[in-house]
Formats: sequence, C-alpha cells, structure tokens
Amino acid sequence: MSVFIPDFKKALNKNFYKRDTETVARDLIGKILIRKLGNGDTLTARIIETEAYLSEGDLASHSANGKSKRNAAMFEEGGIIYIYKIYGIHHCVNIVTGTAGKGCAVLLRGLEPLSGIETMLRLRETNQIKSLCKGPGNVAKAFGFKPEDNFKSIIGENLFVQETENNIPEIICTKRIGITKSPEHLLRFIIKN
DNA sequence: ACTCCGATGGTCT
DNA sequence: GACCATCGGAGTG
Repeated sequence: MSVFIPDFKKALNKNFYKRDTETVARDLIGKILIRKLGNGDTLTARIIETEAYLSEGDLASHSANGKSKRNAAMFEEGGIIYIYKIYGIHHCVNIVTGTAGKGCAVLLRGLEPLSGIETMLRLRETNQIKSLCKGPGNVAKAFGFKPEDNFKSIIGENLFVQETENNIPEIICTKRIGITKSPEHLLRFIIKN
C-alpha cells in the first residue's frame, strides 16, 4: 500500500465490535489502526496478527474467573480497549467485543507500520523498523498506549480502526502464543506473508 | 536457526 | 508465593 489516508468516515462502528469475538478477530486482519496523539502526530498501521479471548469455555481468557478490577473493561460493551500490564514490564492492548457483561476481547499482537513511523521508533526507544510493532508488548509501546487508556473508545476521532478497499487478505489460523490454559483453541489469526 | 533466561510487578490463591 | 496473553539478549548448533 503506497498511500493511505486516515478517514474517520470509514471507521468500523460499534456493530462491528459487538459481534462474536472470533469473527471480529478474523475480520480485523488487514484493517488499519489509527491513533492521533495529543501532540498532533498520527500513527497508522495495518493489523496483521490478532488473538481472540472468549467469554465462555476459554480458561486462557482474563475473564475466565469472572469480573475483577483488572479485567473490568472486558465486561463492557464492545467498542472500547482493554489494557493490562504483563510480566510487570509490558502493556498489551485488546479491543473489547460482544455485548455488555460478556467478557471477551481481541488482543492486538502484530501490526505493519504505515505512517508515523518516526514517532513509533521514538516511543519504542529503538531504531529497529523490522520489529517495531511485532508482539503485543511492542504494539502497545509503539502506539503509546498506557494504563490510563484503559476503557477508551475505539470508535472515536482519535482512535479507530478503518475499513480498507478490496480487502480480502489470506488469513492463517493457529494456536495462541504464550498461554498454558485452553491451548487447543485455534484463535490466533495472522495475515499470510 | 534454535533454546534458555532475567527483568519486573500486578493479581490471585 | 506462584503465576503470568512478553521481550530481547546470550549462548549454542
């Protein structure tokens, strides 16, 4: 993709996120994540890897043991983000899916940076383009997501996912990464290549 | 290419 | 006190 123009009129809406989590995780592949920072910088990247965490029958999901202070955002109506800290070091970003009270979300695991790359490099404190948005911790850091962004809307002017034209990416489905419970579920989605 | 492992802290039993 | 939805560097083949 040579030129990409962020356009809020093409943002995915609440009905997109309120659907079944696995479907949302799959459909997010190939779409464009857009964030406008307070300083005016705009970051855009293509979503290339996601994982679904379900509200039922999924022991790996943070919601598996019910609502708590940490996972409360997961139990909101789809269309907001859920941010948590992992291993005491990294933050991870999820997009909450489904209807209110369910407790499900899609983890953003990998992006292909499109614009705002200088800002992402600065936020990541690296000069490595190759791994800039590779892995959930790096996705969060490159986009400047912090704990205070928990519960923020993913359908607002300064944070949204944009529809793409002629978007029929070839998608591969595998087991999820780094989990020990419910490992058999094929809930990781990655774009081919 | 791989495997191993330390860093570091919130959450839950 | 154990367990993590991780990352990157060191060591090995």
